[in-house]
Amino acid sequence: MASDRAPVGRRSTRQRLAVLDALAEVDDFRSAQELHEYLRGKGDAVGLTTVYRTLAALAEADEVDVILREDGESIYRRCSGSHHHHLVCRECGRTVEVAGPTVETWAAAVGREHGFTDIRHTVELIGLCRDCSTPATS
Amino acid sequence: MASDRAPVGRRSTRQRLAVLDALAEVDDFRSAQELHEYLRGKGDAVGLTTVYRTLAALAEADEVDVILREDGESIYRRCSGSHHHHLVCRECGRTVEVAGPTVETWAAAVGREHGFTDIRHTVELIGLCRDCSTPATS
DNA sequence: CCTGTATTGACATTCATTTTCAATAAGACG
DNA sequence: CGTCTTATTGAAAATGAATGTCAATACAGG
Repeated sequence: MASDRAPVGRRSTRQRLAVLDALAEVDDFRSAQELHEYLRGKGDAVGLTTVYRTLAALAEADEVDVILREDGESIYRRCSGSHHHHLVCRECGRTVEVAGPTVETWAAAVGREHGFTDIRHTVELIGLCRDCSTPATS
Repeated sequence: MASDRAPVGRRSTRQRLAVLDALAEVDDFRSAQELHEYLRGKGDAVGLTTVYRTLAALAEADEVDVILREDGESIYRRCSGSHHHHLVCRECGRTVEVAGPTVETWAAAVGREHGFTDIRHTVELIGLCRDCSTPATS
């Protein structure tokens, strides 16, 4: 069976589906701990270990994005497969996926300029979205 | 007294100087644990707690850069004051400071485009430096 | 030299993440 | 459908960075 097309690992288990579901429902960055909590709340309990493993597998398969919060905790989010970055509102957490060759090109150029190869990069944009940047709200 | 202007903390202690020294010597990103180890090796032992505290103070005072390694550990480095990013070799850790308006401009543009304001950004470039990218080494 | 106070550091604690390993269940095959 | 192989699960323990605690210590002004 060389034609694996299974979403995560090989077998389809209740736990894996539950994590996938959760990711689909909360269209937002969440930590493993938070997802675990969420699933428990839904009654769809999954072991914490399994949540970690599933998320790691999904990240490996590029089916979720992982970014590091400032406190060092990893947060995950379902995302489109192609390469992109995130523009996150620091108030409400709203996230916009941003794609564009600008940074990629720049990164490659800077790398070349310094004799570096195989450049990878992390870029995160944090700001205030339109709604959250409106002045005072009674 | 609201006119505090001391570099780090107030007092100048052997420990603080040792940490400063270490940062000057290893012109490279190091974790608190690594610096602690390094100082111990030099015979200039400083408590781990103190290393953390000193680094936190330095970071607060913008005298060192802090970035999150992929494993979530914070690494510190003495740096120039102005805004810049880092190009780090994933093999040897060699670091080059990169400055340039390209990303700044792009970030601002993307933000505006989506109605975001007050955009801040984090950018890190990781690759292989010239020395480390040489083919096979028996 | 003395004293007040910032500072230190050994140790305990917190908390995310990983490892361990025995029990379980998915799915192939007969 | 039953059986068997093996991936998978998960509770508990382990790991490791970072922070809190608090008594002992050293800096610096008087």
